[in-house]
Amino acid sequence: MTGNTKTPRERYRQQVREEVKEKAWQQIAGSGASALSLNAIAKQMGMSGPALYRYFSNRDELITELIRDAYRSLADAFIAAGDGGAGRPGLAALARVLRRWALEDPHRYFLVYGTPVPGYHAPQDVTAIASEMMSVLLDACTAAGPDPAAGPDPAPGPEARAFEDHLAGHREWAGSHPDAPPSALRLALTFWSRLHGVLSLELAGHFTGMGLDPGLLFEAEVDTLTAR
Amino acid sequence: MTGNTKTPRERYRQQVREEVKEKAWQQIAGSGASALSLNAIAKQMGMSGPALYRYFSNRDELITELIRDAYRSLADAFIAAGDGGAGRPGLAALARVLRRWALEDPHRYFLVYGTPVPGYHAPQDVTAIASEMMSVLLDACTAAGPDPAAGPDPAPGPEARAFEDHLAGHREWAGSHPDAPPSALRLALTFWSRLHGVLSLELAGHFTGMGLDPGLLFEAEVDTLTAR
DNA sequence: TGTACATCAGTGAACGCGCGTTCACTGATGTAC
DNA sequence: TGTACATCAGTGAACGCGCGTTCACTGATGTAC
Repeated sequence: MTGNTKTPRERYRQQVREEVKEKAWQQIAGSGASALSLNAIAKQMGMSGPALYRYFSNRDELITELIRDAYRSLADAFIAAGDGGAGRPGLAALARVLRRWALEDPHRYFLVYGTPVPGYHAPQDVTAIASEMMSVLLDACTAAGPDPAAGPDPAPGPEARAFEDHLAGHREWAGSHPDAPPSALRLALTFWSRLHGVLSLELAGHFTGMGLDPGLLFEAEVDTLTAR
Repeated sequence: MTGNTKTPRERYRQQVREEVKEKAWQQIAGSGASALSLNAIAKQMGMSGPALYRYFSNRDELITELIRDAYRSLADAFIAAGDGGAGRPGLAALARVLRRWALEDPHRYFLVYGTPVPGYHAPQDVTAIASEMMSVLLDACTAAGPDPAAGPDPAPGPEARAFEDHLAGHREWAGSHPDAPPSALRLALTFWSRLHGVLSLELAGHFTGMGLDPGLLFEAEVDTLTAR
């Protein structure tokens, strides 16, 4: 507990950093990540532009921090899903956590899962956070399949088998679960891609004007992942 | 045939417009759509900035044109899929057309299906083009289901039924197929969201570093849409 | 075929703007004796 | 408790840049008689 004692100055620094990030999110919500401007944030906070360089060494560092926070919040939501006394969260619970997180702040979603920011390369630690999420997901996927040979669909087709065979030989990404059955690996990736399919179309507005409820499509997709 | 005779000047205009768009795509490929700059395009073509205003009234009109062309190229690819003497294209064929189109130019994909360009609102005619694609897709979906009560999965779950019921009452978006069975409507939307799920994650680079082949996931998903 | 005129492509200068970032500096806050 | 010094937050001016867009103008291309 000794390292956590913060001097008032450190506390203040952190407070301002938070406020900068908060304003940054508001700005991203209005005009997207590529329009993020340090000067505009400073103005909004009632400070002069160069003042922000006390808190972030440059624009890229701020963006990196935002992306990291975004990943972190999703990972925490995933982890928290199992901490409600419910033990290990089921796939349906994780799916709803993902959806809630996405709808909560669409621009945050796009910062992580949308069009890559040009010229930006994610630092190493966000990969680690992504692994945390994958670990929770793989837990749920492994638990979901009492019959390890059965995929998300009752009778997996030949292409599903081909994919599972491929996964059996390429499981480095599932580092935390080195001995997960291929069907669980496939289920995790299918979970990920199907739900992001609904969410990315929904949040990009491709269902607006169609007059239908994307939530029902989402639930139907969740159903295909959990029914067996 | 009378209206198609172009004066040399008209021909030249169109030629330059095409070159501008070509350079614009190259620029988008490098730095994304939000970094698109008229001045930079002009410089690349060896002209001065204001010259472009002979061809596009402003930056927004150019972007609109690019988006329209992107939609058009995908719609044409969908339509062409059935013109190879093969009659009506199957779902698997359409799926592969979509994937080929997406991989052919990822930035074009993102311009249409990625993070919405901030402050930009699509004009009416791209909605019409989207309807053309939907029409081809609905054709395939209707033909794919001899048993109208069966969805893409052999035994649709309760949520799938709920979604179909919802679709039965919200079918305005399927204007070209006013009497398509709800299962076909659901199949079309499922097709769309599952395939975009794989593609958007793949093209955003979320599978790189995982060391696995997204193409196999894609094929497995196609399989779930066609197997019955 | 030749001349007179209209059309239109492209230029160069200019406007105002906002950006990221640096620098030297002021003034307040904390630390050491 | 009080003074001397170091640390650090924030300012204002400045740099160079590129952007979209306008404007008056030149020069080439096409049209009409």
